[in-house]
Amino acid sequence: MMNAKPTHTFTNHDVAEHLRLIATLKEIKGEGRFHWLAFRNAADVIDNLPEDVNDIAAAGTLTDLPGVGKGVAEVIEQFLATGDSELAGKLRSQVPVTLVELTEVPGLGAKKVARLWRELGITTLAELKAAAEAHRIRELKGFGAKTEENILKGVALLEQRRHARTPLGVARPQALGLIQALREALPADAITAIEPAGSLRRWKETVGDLDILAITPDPAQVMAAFQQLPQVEEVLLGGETKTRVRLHGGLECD
DNA sequence: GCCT
DNA sequence: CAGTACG
DNA sequence: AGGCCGTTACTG
Repeated sequence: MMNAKPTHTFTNHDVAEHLRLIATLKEIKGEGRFHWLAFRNAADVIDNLPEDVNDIAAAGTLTDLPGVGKGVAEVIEQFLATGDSELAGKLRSQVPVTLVELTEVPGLGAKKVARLWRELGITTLAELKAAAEAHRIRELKGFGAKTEENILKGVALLEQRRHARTPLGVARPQALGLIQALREALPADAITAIEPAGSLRRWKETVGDLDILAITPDPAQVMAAFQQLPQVEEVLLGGETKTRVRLHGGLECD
């Protein structure tokens, strides 16, 4: 029996996030509501699904799900197989992905983000902040001093969320979970030793990020496995001997 | 886009 | 009042 | 083919 378990294992949440990415990109691009609404609806469905979407896909019964038709099903299948989709790729070539995080600023939706991009060339959080500070935002029709102020507040909020320290009580379990997940994802002899490091190891009351130290004969293998853990939201830096990622929830981990 |  | 964000 | 959440709240 061929028991090869897939090297990428994507969770329902991963799929949902990909669908949301597509929806947001489409929305920013300016496509009609229904075009992107469908993807956002499908994302919610997948996110709340009790069953594993991998199983459903394997059974070829994706389109039985409410809100999932031919188009969405195709995207899901591609994503589960490759971690990406043609549609998302095409969208990324037309709209800067960095615009998505601008959408997370309270008070900014796709419409406004699209205008900031097209009319002021703003694509990143840093550019947004700079433009607001320079009072360039209020020049746009429909934007005012108030909006500008709110944007500054919002950006500060996001930056703080990113730099916020995390209580040991939540950080440590996460780190232990990562370690266990890593062990389970690799053969027993792949990791000689692995343990929390940094402030985590020193039992500080709060930690700025997670540090995990591993001794291994094959660093590349461990780095690869680490990046593919379901807890990982985004790989910030993927080196041969060190990897930095951002976990779901914003916590970063080396 | 999905659904009726 | 119209447009936009949000629950 | 045709519809596709709807109210509340804020900004300009």
